[in-house]
Amino acid sequence: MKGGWSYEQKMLISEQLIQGTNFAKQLKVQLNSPSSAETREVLIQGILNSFEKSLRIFRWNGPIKCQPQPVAAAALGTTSVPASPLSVNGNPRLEGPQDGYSWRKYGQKDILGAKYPRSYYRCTYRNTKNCPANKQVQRSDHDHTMFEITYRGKHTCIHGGPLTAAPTSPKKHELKQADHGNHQQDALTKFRTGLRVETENLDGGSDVTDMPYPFSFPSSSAGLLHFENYSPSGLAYMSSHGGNGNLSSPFLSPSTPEGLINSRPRSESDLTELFSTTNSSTNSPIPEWEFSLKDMGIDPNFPFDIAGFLP
DNA sequence: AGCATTTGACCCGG
DNA sequence: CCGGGTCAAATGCT
Repeated sequence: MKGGWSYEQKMLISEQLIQGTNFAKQLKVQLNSPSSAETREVLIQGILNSFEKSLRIFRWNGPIKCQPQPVAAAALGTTSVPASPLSVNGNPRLEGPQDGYSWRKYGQKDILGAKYPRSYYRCTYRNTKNCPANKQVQRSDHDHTMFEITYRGKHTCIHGGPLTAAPTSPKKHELKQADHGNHQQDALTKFRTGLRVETENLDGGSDVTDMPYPFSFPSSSAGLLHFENYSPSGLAYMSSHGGNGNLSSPFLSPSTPEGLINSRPRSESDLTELFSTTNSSTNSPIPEWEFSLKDMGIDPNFPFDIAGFLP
């Protein structure tokens, strides 16, 4: 991960952001005049577009170095991998979103009735640290720009790195039984970019607070997540992360609301997450633009409260 | 050389 | 037997 941003990229992004602010300013003015709702609409669209473009640049060309920060860093600990071979500009490897962990693919299968194959991943540190975390990634049939991800098992490779983690994960089979908790509400509302979360974790054999996902979903990405074996509180954790600012999501997925709506008939024991393809590479965390902004050297006084993003 | 991905074989539950 | 999940040899990448 080199320096990261080229001069042009910085220019592009700042240009977009500036444009976005201008639109916002105009909108502000417009709001005081009873005039055109249409104009306002246009302005809003302009703002959204600017942000989206910026984010796109962030994501595809960014330094994607990981965890520059806070929570994410703490939670991720060692796992973080520098990640991402993001070598591809504009041509991301559609592997699904990054969650900050390092995964190793161990299989792929065509699933009956599914349009796309399902990929199986396990924590890279499975052997070295006995980390039982697993995840399955499958592209959505309906919207191939989205990914459905199911997490199973909890990472023990991170915090403290108890090499031999606790007896954490009970056999994964147990995971299959869901005991309908309904924390949904919780989880749901908190997800910033309108991620749709369905949860019903089971057993929770886990101790909470471990949801290490920084979950910062960028604008256009929406997703469906499944968690098996994660406790609800975990979710709370993430929400708090993104939650407080509320402005945490100036970019409420303007373009792809599907993810939010999408509730699946799926099994009942997990949380599902659907992402758009905008992300790339297989293992690199998502803090996405949280740090990108910094790297960019963009004016931190930007109109929107960046602080919200950088805890 | 060392680690990651690919991919067909294998295992197991329904 | 079928389908989903995992294994492991082959292959690729660095």
